[in-house]
Amino acid sequence: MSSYLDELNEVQRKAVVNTEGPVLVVAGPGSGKTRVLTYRIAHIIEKGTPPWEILSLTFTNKAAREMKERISKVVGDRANRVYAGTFHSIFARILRSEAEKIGYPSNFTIYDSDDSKSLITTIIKQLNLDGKVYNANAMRSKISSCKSNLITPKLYVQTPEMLEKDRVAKKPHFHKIYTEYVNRCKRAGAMDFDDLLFRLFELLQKNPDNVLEKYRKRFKYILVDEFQDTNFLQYSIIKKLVKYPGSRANICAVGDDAQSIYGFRGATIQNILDYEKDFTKDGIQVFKLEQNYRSTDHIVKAANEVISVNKNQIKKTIWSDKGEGAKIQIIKALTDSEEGKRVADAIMEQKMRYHLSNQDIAILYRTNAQSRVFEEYLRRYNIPYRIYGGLSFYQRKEVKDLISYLRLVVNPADDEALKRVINYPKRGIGKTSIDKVSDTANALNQTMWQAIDSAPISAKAKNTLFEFKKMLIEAAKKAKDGTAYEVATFVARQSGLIDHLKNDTSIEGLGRLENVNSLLDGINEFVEGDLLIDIEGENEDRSLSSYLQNIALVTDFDAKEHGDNVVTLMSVHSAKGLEFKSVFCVGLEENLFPSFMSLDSPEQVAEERRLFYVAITRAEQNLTLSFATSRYQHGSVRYNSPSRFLEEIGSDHLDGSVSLTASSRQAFGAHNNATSGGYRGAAKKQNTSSKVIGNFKPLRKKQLTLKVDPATFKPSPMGEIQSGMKVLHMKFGEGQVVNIDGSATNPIATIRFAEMGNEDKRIMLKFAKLQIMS
DNA sequence: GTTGGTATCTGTGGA
DNA sequence: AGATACCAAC
Repeated sequence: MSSYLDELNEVQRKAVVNTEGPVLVVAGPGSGKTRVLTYRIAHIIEKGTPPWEILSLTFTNKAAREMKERISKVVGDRANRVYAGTFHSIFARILRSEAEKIGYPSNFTIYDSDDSKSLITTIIKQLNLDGKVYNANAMRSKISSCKSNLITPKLYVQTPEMLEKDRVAKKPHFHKIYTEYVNRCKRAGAMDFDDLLFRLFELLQKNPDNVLEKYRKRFKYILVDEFQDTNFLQYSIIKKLVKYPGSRANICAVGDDAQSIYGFRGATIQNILDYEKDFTKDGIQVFKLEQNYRSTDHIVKAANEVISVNKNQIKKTIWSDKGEGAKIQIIKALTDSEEGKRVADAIMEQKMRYHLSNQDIAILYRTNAQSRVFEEYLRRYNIPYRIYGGLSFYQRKEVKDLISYLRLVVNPADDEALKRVINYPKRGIGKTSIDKVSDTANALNQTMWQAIDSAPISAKAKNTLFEFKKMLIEAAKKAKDGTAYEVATFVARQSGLIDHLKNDTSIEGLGRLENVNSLLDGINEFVEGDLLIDIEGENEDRSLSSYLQNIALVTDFDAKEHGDNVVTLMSVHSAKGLEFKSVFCVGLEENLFPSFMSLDSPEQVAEERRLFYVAITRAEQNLTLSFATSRYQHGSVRYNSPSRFLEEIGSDHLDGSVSLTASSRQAFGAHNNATSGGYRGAAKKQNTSSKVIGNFKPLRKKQLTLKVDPATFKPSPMGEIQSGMKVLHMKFGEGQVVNIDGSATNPIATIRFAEMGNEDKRIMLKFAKLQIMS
């Protein structure tokens, strides 16, 4: 057999060579999952299946691209003909050729979440509902969840239980919003991200022209990566394609229930459980990849301890033979800013001590907003870095503005695009006129573009809007014969967008102009056809419409240039699937990680825990966890206690020497006196040495001096602490253990400290350093 | 009717 | 901090 099979361990090899019939691969972190997937595809090709009969679904373009690269190393160029891509991009492509069968134009618009939210806000207003009761974001995620569970507006209205639930929740009009939202999307020829899945399901369900048969025949082998992140709708589509009488059910799902982190998007690990059941009769084979080739032992064991707190898991034992490795470091800081500094310090130190390059290091956080402080100190230390996530290129205002013009050229029914540019650059069309156009559109069930003609607006406004339409119609004509690039430059100039940006000579203004020019360059590249976002390898369609559908599904992250030696800063979510020699997981505080949004539901906390599990399993050799006792959130100082997740790691995996705070407190005292003015203002003049770090007076009350000299203090192992013993604590001094309870992995001692006025304190033994005296 | 300023509210993650 | 809401002035 071919040599690539020799690169696999026994289970991996089984998962690769058993290509027929349904397979579930449960793959722990660092267990060679991508290798199995790619070799499996290569193996299927080697055995004689044409690559285009293989459908491989992933969640990110990056994963798809990486997979193709790795397949091509085994089977060469044939790899490019594999139908591999993200759920959204592949489904969008299918829909593009089949849209008319379900009453959509093939050049349908893809609404991003901003478009969806803006449309929902509009609907809430027009239905005269209270925006506080009917929060647009909450409504959006509720709609998303309905679609992900195949609940149409019609079905919703016909289900008394759901309506009753809404009545109880004091949101009885939700169904109206949902119904209207779906109608308006349809009217605008637009699909939101969920529609790309939902409408495909609808297509397969309604099965016009036997389209279902066509795709069942076409995809002889289906592989799904990150199966734990699929939702009910995605699984329903997969089943439609795979499960039918006479099917060979050649499906391979790869996933890890412990790494399911997209519940907020409707993902459910129930799919894995259902999958096992649904394909039992087809002879499903389950393979568990349990050896972790990525991380050293302390990291793997700590991760196992953390995830074991969650119930209901697929049983597996992740292990590593990479050696014990370094213990996990903990950094405690008093403020978010100090956290930034100390992480940067630690990066400097690690680079020296372990000879790490910048690219070996990542800082992972729960929310993108946390990146700022790290950025600040890395810059100060001259450590090059790159931030991923946050605002992507295509989400920048000036870029979206031009894209909106282009969307209108392709699809004049696109109301969200129209609203965005109807008065930008300013052409004297105010709120009143826009409202009138919008009202007219609703009254006549037309698009706003159509309603401009009959709306009761002033002659002046009407003239302006006719000019506006005329310009876009001309652009649309150009689109018929010319290239996308020609249309885009025409629109950029004729709309006045370029002139408007040129008038702004500020630094930011220049940047905006530059961004618009890069967008134009990007369109040109798309037309010329070399650099292609294209995953499926058969994209010959270089129309403007095709371009717009492509970029709607692309993120900056996908555009990452390789090989730059920089420190990576990203959210934990986007770090999934990646690995770094040294990982800093920061902001480990209650309300932040776990997120405050998760705290009222144990299920959501469990998801946060899985997210933490993902974070720590990114590390190969060094893992550092940090938290701050106070931080600026939403404009004011917040005090958060350390994350519960820290307590879930056994102290034997933690490096004790850094977990105490004496040095940081003292170092910090110097800044303490300079509390005046706001943090934000101070942050701007970041080069001044006397940086003002907010107001944290309440902390001072708790400030304690050390009772013990750190040099002579020798903490005893956690297991030796027994009830009744006299112990010494660094800050609280001498005390007597009254009682020990809690769990085996997290014992909690009640200790009475004489020097603290005989106060009983509950001490987590895995964290506290206690020296036994007698 | 439109524009520009200030006050108020809101808040994760991402295809 | 950012977006949106509201109000005063052209």
